[in-house]
Amino acid sequence: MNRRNTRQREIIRAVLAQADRPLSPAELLARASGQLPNLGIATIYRTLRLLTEEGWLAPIELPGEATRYELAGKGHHHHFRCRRCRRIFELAGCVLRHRPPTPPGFAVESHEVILHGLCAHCAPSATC
Amino acid sequence: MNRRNTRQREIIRAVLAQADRPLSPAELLARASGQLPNLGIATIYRTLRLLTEEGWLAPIELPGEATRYELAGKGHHHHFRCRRCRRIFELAGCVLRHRPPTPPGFAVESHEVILHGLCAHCAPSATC
DNA sequence: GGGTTATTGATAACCGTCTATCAAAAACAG
DNA sequence: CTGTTTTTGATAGACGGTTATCAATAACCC
Repeated sequence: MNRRNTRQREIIRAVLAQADRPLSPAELLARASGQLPNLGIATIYRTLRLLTEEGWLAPIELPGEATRYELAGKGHHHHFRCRRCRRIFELAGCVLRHRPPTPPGFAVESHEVILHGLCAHCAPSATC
Repeated sequence: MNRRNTRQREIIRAVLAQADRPLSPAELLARASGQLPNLGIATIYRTLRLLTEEGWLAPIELPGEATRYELAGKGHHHHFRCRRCRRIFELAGCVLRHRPPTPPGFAVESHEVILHGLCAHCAPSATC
């Protein structure tokens, strides 16, 4: 069960490494297809799972949407979702004021913050 | 197209009004079935949609889980999800420090905070 | 180069959530 | 009470994301 370095995996890793924002499997396929036309969506999912298990990728789970993936080890931060183009953007840092108050007996292990709104492309001021 | 007051709707409203935490359609069905044994899941979904459109209910969308519903008009607050029993709990107030910094051009309209961990029932200290 | 074996691509199948369908039941108005 | 119209329950189906299947392909090692 030795791991092999295939062209597919190299390209997928490269696309993710250069991505400007967390990508969904479909977005990743679209970008990688440019360099390897008949790359299959199954390979995308398989490779994403592999890279996540290796600890190289971090999944971002979202309500009602495909999981996005970004490079792991970026430090604690949160995300912005555009309600128009549905793209996810990375934000700098954490905005939590303090350890949030929970009822007695509750053990908080992590938290997740998602901002909603319009991104720079989709905001009314921008040229759409 | 006059709206009718049915036993089903009365019971569903009553269960939601008395709920200790946001409920999924399945949880709601389980509770309401006690008072009306062959209530159907379709009626649950239909009534949830109705009550949400009326503004009486607020949906809570979650990654990879069924939407939960709670009474609307409770004021700004957030939620806790237990990673063991998957139940959702309501938290008091908001823990955001300040308007979060976003890249120029981004328009934030709302935000969402979800804490993860173990609830009082599932935490190791509690009698499970 | 050649054999072995991991990997791929295409696609069917899966899964959980939710919606459509439709005959039967029930609420309402008069 | 009775006719009309909404609502219900059961279930099939839609839907989007993801995984399984399997023959064909391609890494890797000697």
